[in-house]
Amino acid sequence: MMRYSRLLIPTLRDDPSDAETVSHKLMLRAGLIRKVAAGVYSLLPLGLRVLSRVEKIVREEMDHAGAQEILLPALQPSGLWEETGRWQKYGKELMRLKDRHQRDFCLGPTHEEVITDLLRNEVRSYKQLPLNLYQIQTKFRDEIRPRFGLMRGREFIMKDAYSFDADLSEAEKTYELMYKAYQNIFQRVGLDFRAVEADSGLIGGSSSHEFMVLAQTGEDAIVSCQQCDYAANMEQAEVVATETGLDTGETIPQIESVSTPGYQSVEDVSAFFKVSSDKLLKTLVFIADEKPYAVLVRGDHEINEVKLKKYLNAGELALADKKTLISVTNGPPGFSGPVALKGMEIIADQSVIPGVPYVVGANQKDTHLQYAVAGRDFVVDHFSDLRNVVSDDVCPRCGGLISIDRGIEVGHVFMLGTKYSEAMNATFLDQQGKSQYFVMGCYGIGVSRIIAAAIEQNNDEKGILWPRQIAPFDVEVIPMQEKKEAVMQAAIDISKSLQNQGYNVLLEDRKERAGVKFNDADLLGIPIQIVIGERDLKSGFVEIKQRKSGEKALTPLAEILETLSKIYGNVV
RNA sequence: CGGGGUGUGGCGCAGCUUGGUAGCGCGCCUGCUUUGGGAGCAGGAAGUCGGAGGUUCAAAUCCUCUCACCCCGACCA
Repeated sequence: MMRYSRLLIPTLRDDPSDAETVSHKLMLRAGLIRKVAAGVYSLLPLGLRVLSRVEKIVREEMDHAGAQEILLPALQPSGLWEETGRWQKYGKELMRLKDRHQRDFCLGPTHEEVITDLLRNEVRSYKQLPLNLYQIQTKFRDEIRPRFGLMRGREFIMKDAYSFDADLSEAEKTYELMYKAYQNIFQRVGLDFRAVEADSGLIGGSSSHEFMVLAQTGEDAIVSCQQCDYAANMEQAEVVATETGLDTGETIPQIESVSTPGYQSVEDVSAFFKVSSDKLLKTLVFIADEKPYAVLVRGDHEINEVKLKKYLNAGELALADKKTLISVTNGPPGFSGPVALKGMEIIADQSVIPGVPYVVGANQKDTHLQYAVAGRDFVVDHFSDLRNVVSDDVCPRCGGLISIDRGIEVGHVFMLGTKYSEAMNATFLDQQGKSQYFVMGCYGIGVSRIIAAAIEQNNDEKGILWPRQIAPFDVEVIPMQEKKEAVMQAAIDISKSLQNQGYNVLLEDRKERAGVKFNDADLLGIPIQIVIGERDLKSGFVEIKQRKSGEKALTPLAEILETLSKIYGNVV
């Protein structure tokens, strides 16, 4: 039993001015966290209690799945990172520092190097495999833009696991095991989530999944089918080609140059020509490994850079800057077009249909071309799926309709294969005595992010509505007149007996007025409030209130435990 | 990194245009009254006005530089 009066729970009446999202505001207001610097927070007692409960669930499920806990260092020498080339590749996001001897170190954003180094030194034989090691630890990433409190911090707590198997089929089994463990974890935490296919990298197939918590404020778009269980993230989601040339029999007029002074954006141009935006083509110039490419998409579509990068098999890909664009197209930005465009390949998204007339830029200031037809007026070297899915697209699995939601990534399971074991020469001897690379997988959970995601999904005007499995306390006992001995004594007795039954109890013993206690209790969001007032106590009753539903029940003292165990099951 | 914005007692904000030496609400402390949904009255503590420099008799206010934080974008295990 914890006494409220002794705990540091600095609640705030007003919304802090620098918080934007609900979860961020409520975490500050309910006294869970305080900011130290951008993307860096202190966890206060209530915040830490929630974190611990999330961690406990994670540990139980990881252990159950056969993983074992370790703790790797946050401080890592540059040497290991140089072996995998990531000392260079990781860029500015890596928090780097030097020790007193001017040796390079970093604060770990992830731990593939350290764990692979450990295993390469300690594991020699297939008999020692499989191994799945995990830790719950602070990670450091110098995010370009930290935001939304614990949602995207520069320092945060992550559970990361690394599996080592003797071959691919064993590794796939481990992957499946982790996938299931993750489902259990997020279910137990009480989150509404979906597992989606993610960018699968080297191995292909179903070797990477993200676990997304559905929330309006999510930073990622997730694509799912309204009919079947297909779900993928935006980068990954395939577009099925359905567009066909409209064969109306009408003859298409000759291409024509039109003066469009100042009309640059898709909206402006489509308004000018009085056509819908799907009759426009955007021409974007990308530089892929220093080579320019012109990429065409319809005005109502967006380029998917991940797809483009894959298609071009490019190491580096970026939109051409203004200068480059001008020198390559001989025209000003905003008026690029494919007609008579020389010196680069022209690639189009598959929804661009040959034989259909489009409005395109003329590579000339304030000029567009009307009735430009692929195959007649300009050449397209290749067609491919290069755009983002939109909400009326068709499911690649079942043909149903696609819908798009927003989500918060709370977990990611990933088949690594031998990428790191090869780079770091981490091998074991198989049954034939032959040297083999470990087949690895890695599995992350944003433990501190889960707290933010849970609040994002569970709140109302008055405050937080904790899922009961991760609530900082199970029950808050609120004596209305703490000065009256009978009331206070009853509150203490009830708290103790609940505590003895295994409930975590917060006793609201502050010398505050009823209204203050009620409002703070609603803010904190502990699932059950037991209100003890002089009036009802005299006749032997207390009030049990469920925070989420607001349901209140007058309960005889003797039946508190029973009532509690009865309702606790459906409080969530 | 580009664009926009904000820094004034613990929190939320006004004051800045038109310089005259800091104010409001909440919170905090003391006392009395009150006491089942953010009490009332009285008294009180608390601010180098983000920092540095400059202009001026005088700077929260004007000028220059700088730092921090927030939002949008680009970027991204």
